[in-house]
Amino acid sequence: MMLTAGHPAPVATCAVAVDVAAMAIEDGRLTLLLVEPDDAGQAGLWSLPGRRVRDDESLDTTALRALSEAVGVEEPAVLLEQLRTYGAPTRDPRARVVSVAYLALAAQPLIPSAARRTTVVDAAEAAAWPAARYAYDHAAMVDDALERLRAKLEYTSLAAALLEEPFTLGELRAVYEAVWDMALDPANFRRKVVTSEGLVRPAEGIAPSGPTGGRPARRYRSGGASRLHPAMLRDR
Amino acid sequence: MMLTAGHPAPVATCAVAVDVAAMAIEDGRLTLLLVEPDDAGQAGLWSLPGRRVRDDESLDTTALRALSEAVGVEEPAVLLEQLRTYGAPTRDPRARVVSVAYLALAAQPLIPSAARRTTVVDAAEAAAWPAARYAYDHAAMVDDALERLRAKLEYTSLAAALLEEPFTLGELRAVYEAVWDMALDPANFRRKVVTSEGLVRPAEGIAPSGPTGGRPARRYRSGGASRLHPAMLRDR
DNA sequence: GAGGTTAGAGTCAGACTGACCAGAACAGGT
DNA sequence: ACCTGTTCTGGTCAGTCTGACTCTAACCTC
Repeated sequence: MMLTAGHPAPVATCAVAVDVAAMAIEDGRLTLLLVEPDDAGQAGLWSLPGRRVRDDESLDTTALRALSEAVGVEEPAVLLEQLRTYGAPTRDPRARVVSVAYLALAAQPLIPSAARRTTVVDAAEAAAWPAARYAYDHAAMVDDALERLRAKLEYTSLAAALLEEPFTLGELRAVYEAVWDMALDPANFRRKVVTSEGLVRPAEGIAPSGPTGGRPARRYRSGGASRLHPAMLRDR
Repeated sequence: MMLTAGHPAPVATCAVAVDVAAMAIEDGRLTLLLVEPDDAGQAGLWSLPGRRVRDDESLDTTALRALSEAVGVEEPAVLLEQLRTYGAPTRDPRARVVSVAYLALAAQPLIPSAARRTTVVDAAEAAAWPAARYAYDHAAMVDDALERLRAKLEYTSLAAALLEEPFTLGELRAVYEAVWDMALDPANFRRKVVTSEGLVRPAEGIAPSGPTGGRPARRYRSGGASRLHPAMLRDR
């Protein structure tokens, strides 16, 4: 497969793969989906679900396929975002593989497929694991995914992708608290979200109180805005 | 080159390339480097300098090579940042090519190599060109590069990568004004930059006045901080 | 009904921002 | 030497935004 005639230097034709860091909220915690690698040489390690790109497939399609194979038949509502591409020559000991990492945010908890050895773990804990527990360079991917998600909550409406509509502001705040691993003032959070132009719009009905009681909350849906201006900065 | 045995579906082995959107400041304008595509089928169009990834080469190395071949021998101080990977199946009519786009920021003006047909254009104008003037999907890459740069100036110290050290705050402000294409208040910009922890630190000496006169400015160098907190938000 | 919990509204001081003013220190021309 | 125009640098001031806090409403369980 020679693309341009007369290339003087040897040019690699290497495999292209997509790996997906799929995250969701479950019991107030941010969770991450991990699978056993296909490669027998990486036995005992964990990796992100990944697949090689097919001939007629876009990268997004590959990401969706890798994800749906790992979480089974029911395809949840997910938001895909490309993270970064990893291409160190020796990142896969078998051959040269360039891998495009994706972040996938699911509105429902992730249910592992029974077919493969799959697990759902706490995302912050997984990001703190030593890199040696991961196959290939997937430790860096997990780190990047969590960092990207944490950063994007500051200035985008991405948090709503981790909830089913309609949602309450308490649920939305719980997303922020799970991702940032910090408590937020309910009143200040509400003020920020409600006054931010087009971020959320009121929906019909009232949500029932949770198991711990409390006043019932109004329901909201995502507004059209994708950016949060000014940003909701977490202090560092 | 079969990586995993027993894969049921046909898996592509496609070419991987790197394309670089190289930008610099010249005469108070943000400029972009464009080249004539290698592919004769794209004659008359413009593209970003790009190269296919070699066997033993990291993506960053490929980006640096693509850039240095386009700007000639002298390798300027550049900052490379990966933008996004483009992998639509038909983005290259000849064959399946997955391309990793990079943003490169040079501290000196870009000097085109004499070897290839190369040009340096205003970055904002280039981003406004119709997509048909570009080869492949490079119009989207240019758009992404400019948008990423504009966004990153808000919350990082990236602007300093477009200047040689030491620099004056007037020069730094000129970078912001060129990238954002808007005037900034000199006094407020100074206050923001100087009070932002670790962003810049005073350097020795005083810069001479410019051709239009004016009080000489102090020199500064980049501080250690890479993030600007709180962000310097441009109003939209 | 008492006590606990969450939602939602409001207050207030401090931080930050944009607009603006004024002096300092240069260049160029008369 | 002097005036004009420019840029740098420091300052003020009002408006906005934020964090901490209080208070009431409306639910839960016991």
